Amino acid sequence: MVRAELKASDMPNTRDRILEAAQRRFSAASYEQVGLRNIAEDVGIDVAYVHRTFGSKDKLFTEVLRLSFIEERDVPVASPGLPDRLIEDMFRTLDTRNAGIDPLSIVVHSLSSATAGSILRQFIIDEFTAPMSDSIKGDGAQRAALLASLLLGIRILRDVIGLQALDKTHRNILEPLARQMITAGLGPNLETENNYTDDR
Amino acid sequence: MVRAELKASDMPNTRDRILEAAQRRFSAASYEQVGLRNIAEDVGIDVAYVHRTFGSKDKLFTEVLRLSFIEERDVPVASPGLPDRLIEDMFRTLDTRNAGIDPLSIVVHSLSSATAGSILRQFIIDEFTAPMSDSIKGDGAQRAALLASLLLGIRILRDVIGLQALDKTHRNILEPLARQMITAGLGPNLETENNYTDDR
DNA sequence: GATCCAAGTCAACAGCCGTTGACTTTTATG
DNA sequence: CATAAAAGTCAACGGCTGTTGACTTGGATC
Repeated sequence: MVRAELKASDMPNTRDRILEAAQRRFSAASYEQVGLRNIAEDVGIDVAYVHRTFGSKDKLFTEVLRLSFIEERDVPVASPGLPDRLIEDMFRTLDTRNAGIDPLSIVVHSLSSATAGSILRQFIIDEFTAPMSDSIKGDGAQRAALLASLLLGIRILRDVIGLQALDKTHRNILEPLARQMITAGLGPNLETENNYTDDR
Repeated sequence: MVRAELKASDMPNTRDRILEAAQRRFSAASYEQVGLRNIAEDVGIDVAYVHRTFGSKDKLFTEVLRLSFIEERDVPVASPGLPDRLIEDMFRTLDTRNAGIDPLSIVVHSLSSATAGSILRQFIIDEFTAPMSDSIKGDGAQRAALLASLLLGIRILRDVIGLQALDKTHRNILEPLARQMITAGLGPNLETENNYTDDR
């Protein structure tokens, strides 16, 4: 037998199970709050093996973040449909199974971590800001950054702080309001293809 | 002598010096990252005294947060001048001496902390969301929450993540864009007194 | 069956943390 | 001066953390 068929069908790779447990943990708490022992207990193995499989906690975190972004590969690009897509993303993670397990949840929970901070900065730039700002001419970097600010702030106040005014029961009120703000931030050059930049 | 005049002019209360050092530390790093020993070293005293003066790390953090908010008592209320005031606040803390030492810096650095989280939620509601939402009729809570999201997100991406697109060199580009988004979020009922709500 | 490598375990290390009891020093008061 | 309270120090506790060396297990290969 080339591969252990039974073992593989029973449950995935131990390495993958560690990654999945880590993803769940890092989506719910900060880098400092999540201990390697927590993850080990979730998988049902020893701490030492969690550590040695990835070399260090940093490496594990980076790998979790990388994989999470790949799973939801969904880079935002300026287009007429962008506001609706961003708004849909706002609530999407609450509906699916695996609720609250997504790259942005990891980001918002470990923002203030020193170790995770530098890792996160690169991911935010690569996966969100850069692609969007490239697709907007002129002050695209600033428009993209402000949009990212709004979406990040919403997620933090809702998922980390738990601000009730932002929960899904107010979805019908929030969506048009958020759409207005996003549209205002993107500017007029999205409505039609060839538009002039009026300000400045 | 009713009070120790010389000592008081030499330097403030040790308790106040602890508070000031703690304020500086908590403005620059997260609740978990700041150790009582760091604060003690800044003041030049023993760890034990820092702890005993406030009873616990929680109490110290809460007191620092409370005082910081009192110092900058500046509750936002919906009014025609609100957008400009919020935007001015966006960059104000970068200019003054004591740069980066303000309540919002403390908030953004300790957002993901478990212990600080519950304390922070109450402060955000009391000091920002509630007063603003009360002054907007109808869906005020949602508008205020979205505005808070934008401002919080900006501060996080700029001060914690260090996103270059948001630094003060782009101030002249950012201000009009942010003003557009804020105005869109506040809605038309700020421009003049009696206005109709055109969409929805 | 012997061998070998990977998978996984066990116990311990050093370092940091908030916290506490016992102590000394300073300051104010009678 | 005596006294007592306040200000501050010292060393240590227990608990948690990531990390590491030495060990055992299990399955595949020759």
